[in-house]
Amino acid sequence: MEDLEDVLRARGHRVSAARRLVLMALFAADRPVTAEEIASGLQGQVPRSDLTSIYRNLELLEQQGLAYHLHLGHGPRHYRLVEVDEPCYVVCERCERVDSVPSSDLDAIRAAIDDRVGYHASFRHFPLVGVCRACMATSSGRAWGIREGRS
Amino acid sequence: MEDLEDVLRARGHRVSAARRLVLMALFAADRPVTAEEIASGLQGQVPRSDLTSIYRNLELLEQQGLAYHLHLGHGPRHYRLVEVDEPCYVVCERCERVDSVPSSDLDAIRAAIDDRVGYHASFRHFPLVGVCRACMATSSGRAWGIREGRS
DNA sequence: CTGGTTGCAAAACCTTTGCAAAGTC
DNA sequence: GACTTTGCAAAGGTTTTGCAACCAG
Repeated sequence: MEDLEDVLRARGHRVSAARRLVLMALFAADRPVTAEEIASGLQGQVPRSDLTSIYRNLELLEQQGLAYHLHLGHGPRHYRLVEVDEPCYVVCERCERVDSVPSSDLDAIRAAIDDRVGYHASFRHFPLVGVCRACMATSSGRAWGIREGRS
Repeated sequence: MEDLEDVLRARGHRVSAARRLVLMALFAADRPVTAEEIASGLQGQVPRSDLTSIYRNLELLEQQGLAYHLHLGHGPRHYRLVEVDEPCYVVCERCERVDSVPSSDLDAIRAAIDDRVGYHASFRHFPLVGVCRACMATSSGRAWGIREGRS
């Protein structure tokens, strides 16, 4: 956290209270969080704050490669700090469950995609979507979910 | 096209001019299109029409399993008719290029995901995102793109 | 002090909803 | 004729922009 503040300062950005708060929130969260969740204080984990500033600071953190956002279905973006071993998120399109797997678990899959499709795939911006084991066993037919708000 | 109209009628829906127009547009398009593109007539391929009706009709077609939408990055949804051999879309995160591959090309990949992650993956709602061969060769470092409008 | 940042208000963008008028079966 | 569907207007939810006041370095 101090480290990230130093990175920002070293690159000519200032570390204001609002900016520090966004960093705190991202550190405190154990999962990707929305700007709105940060603004409302992550259930008391950090002070409430202004949504606009949060968006602006998240944008800065993304530009600086310190954070990124992804889309877990429709609804607002979810943000996370960038880390060395980034997990890959997996969403069940039936029950909406969100799992995460170590990115390295997907190396073989990325290699296969490289091979078959000619793209070096990343599952960072859009997660892997599918039907989880539980839903596979339970539900019968029917397809598409991805409810929740806007996209 | 007539077939789809019959399906709708058989299920108790009416086939109005506006509804037919959405079907025409989806047939005319050789790629996933946005509601806005349909509304503005797909460059003269179909008559211009009202955006609200288009959204309502696209929703109906999705409910009826005749069409679906997907997200090619940020910006508005893209809609397509459902077909037997649905292609899978692949987006380059560097140059924004959109390719499509036969869904069957991904069978091995889906099997690997089933195996490693325990999900039966689908690349329908969110396309596969990665770096294409051309960009792999050209650009050096740098990550994330997915520009264009809202999500 | 200087200029990056904030917070509020307002706009922008995509999608949905309300409702009277029009159209389908 | 009964009941869907339309088209317009307006609202909704998320993200961005304008701008004066504020604050970090």
